Parts: sequence; C-alpha cells; structure tokens
Amino acid sequence: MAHASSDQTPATWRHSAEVALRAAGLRCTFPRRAILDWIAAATGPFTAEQLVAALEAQHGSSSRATIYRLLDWLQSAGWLTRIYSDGTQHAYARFWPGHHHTAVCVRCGSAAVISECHVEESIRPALAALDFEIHGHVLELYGVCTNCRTRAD
Amino acid sequence: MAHASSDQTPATWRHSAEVALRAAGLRCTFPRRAILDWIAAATGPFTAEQLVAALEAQHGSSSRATIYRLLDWLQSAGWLTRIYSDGTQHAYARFWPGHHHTAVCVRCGSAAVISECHVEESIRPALAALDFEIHGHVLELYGVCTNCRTRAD
DNA sequence: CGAGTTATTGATACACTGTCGCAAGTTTAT
DNA sequence: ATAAACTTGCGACAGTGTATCAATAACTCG
Ligand SMILES: [Zn+2]
Ligand SMILES: [Zn+2]
Ligand SMILES: [Zn+2]
Ligand SMILES: [Zn+2]
Repeated sequence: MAHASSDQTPATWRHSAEVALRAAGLRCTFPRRAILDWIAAATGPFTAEQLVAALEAQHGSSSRATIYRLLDWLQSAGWLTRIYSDGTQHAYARFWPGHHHTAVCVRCGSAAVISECHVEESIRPALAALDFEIHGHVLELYGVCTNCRTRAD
Repeated sequence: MAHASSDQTPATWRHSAEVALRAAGLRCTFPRRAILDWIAAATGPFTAEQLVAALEAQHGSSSRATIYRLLDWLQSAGWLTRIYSDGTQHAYARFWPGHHHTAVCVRCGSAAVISECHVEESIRPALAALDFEIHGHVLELYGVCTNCRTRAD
C-alpha cells in the first residue's frame, strides 16, 4: 500500500485513513468518523482511554468496544503507531504507514516522527555475532523538545 | 550465548542482586529470595504474572503484592530490564545495570542482550533538525534466534 | 427507491492486571 | 530479650481491555 500523498497534514491523514478503511471493505460509520475526527485533531500521542473519555463527553458517542476495535485496525494498517513505553496502557500516535521512530518529549508529551532509520545497519555486527536473523525493531527516543526547552530557559 | 563477560552468569546475577538489595537497606527475606531464585533460573523474558503463577505453585509462595513490589525495585535499580513491547503486561528480562538493548526471538521468546549502542550518534542528524535534546532511548529488536532457525531448517 | 445482505454497534458481563491500606508477622540492632 | 523498623499477605478495589449477541445501520443491486 503506497501512499503517494506528499503533505502529511492532519486533514490529509483523516481523509487517507478513511479511504483506506473503505478500501479494506470496512464501512465508514458515524462512530468511526467521530473517532477519526478526534485522532486527526490530536496534537500528540494519546491513550485509548483518553479517546474513550473524550468521546463519552460528546453527543452520540462511540462505545468503548467500538473505539478499541478501530484502534486495533488503524494500528495494524499502519495509521497509528503504538507507543509502547507509555505505561501499560494502549497508547498511540497518529502516523503514516512506513517504518519510523518517535521522539517523545518527556515534558509536554508531544511526539515527533523520525522516518530516517539506520538502526539495523548499525546493529548488524552485534547481531551477526549472535547469529540473530532480524525481522524488525522498535525504537523510541526520549528528551525535551525545542518548545519546552526555550520555555524553561 | 555470546554474552560479554563470563561473570554474568545467572548465579552471579542472583548473588549480586541480593548484595545490592542489602546495600539499599532492604531485607533479604524468604519471599524475596524465592523471587530472586526464580528469576535467576529463568532462561528468557518473563511477565509478572508468569512469576506469580510459578510461585503460587510452590510451597510458601510469595503474594502478588510482594512480587510486584520487588519487581519494581529490581527494575528501578537496573537488575531487570523492562520489555515494553510484549503486550500490555509488565514483562522483564534479567539484566545487568547499564545501557543495553534486547534482541527478542519471536519464536521461542529468548532475549539476548546487546550492550553495544550507536543509536544516538546515528540518529543525531535527524534530532538536530528537530532541535530535540535527547535524554535516552528504548530499542527492542525482533527476529529469530540461531537455535530456532536451525531447528526449522 | 426499497428489499436483502452483511457489517457494525453498544450494552452488559466478564477476565485480568496491578494497586492500596493495614494488621500481623519477621528481621535486625541493642 | 526487647524494641524498632521493615515486610508480608490478605482482601478489597480500580482500571483496562475482551467476548457475546441481539438490534441496528450501512451498503448493494435490481
Ligand atoms: Zn515538549
Ligand atoms: Zn528503525
Ligand atoms: Zn528462538
Ligand atoms: Zn541504546
């Protein structure tokens, strides 16, 4: 599934995810649209429960089951990336399919995406010594973003 | 089994962790010894619940609360490394304090430790573009270990 | 458009993980 | 031995995620 779109704005993400949903034979229902809208408007990583709470406050909210079901699909299709290290909750960030990493700010929680990746080539010697056949990896970076740093100074 | 130095055996880990426990002013009680024994005997990553279940089957088992309390301490002191990507459960692998990464076999679950790390230097250009001040990172590798691969062939 | 087909929803009940507070029990120091 | 301090385990609890299934909504096609 190649995504030819060049601008990766929230609105484009929103539209492309819906297109992909339909292409997968899934229906674009009202509850699903509400979920996609909320995710598109999110400015950083979020947990499933944050989404549940936010939609609960809305008129015509989606149920917890529906939310979790769509989150699962969006992640498996690559439209969300799972943030593993954020506690034991299911946490995600909006994403474009493809290999990438996230740089998470420990102060404000914003996540930047880094698509460049040389991890496997740099780790290859160590893996060769182990005779380990690599299939993939997860990398998350922690630090302070430029906004938070200038504010603190 | 290409682990670095020969003194990082399970038995040495077991002993050193107990020494560290005492040095921290904590008491080395019977339940805690049972937990350390089980972890020392583990051959790969494990979840908190696996440990709970294993000790429940033993005579004079430790309670869930005691187990979780010690796991927390062991992780914060660096004697266990947390495996974030293994579902939503608290999963750990035995570890020696220091920066490292794990290569987890997706077939047998064994985890090898890789102490060599060039992640931050290889990612530095991308972070510089973001003006992101890095404090740390988590990297987990997935693949198939040499044992599982030769067995399949 | 309307009927038929199929996917989807949401309510509820449930299982599982992990946490908390506290009285009773251990360990250690004197 | 006694006292002080730490630790345990129970049990109750909260949070997170899953399973079920009848009712409903979305899509398809004529
Ligand atoms: Zn920030
Ligand atoms: Zn990568
Ligand atoms: Zn293996
Ligand atoms: Zn590293």
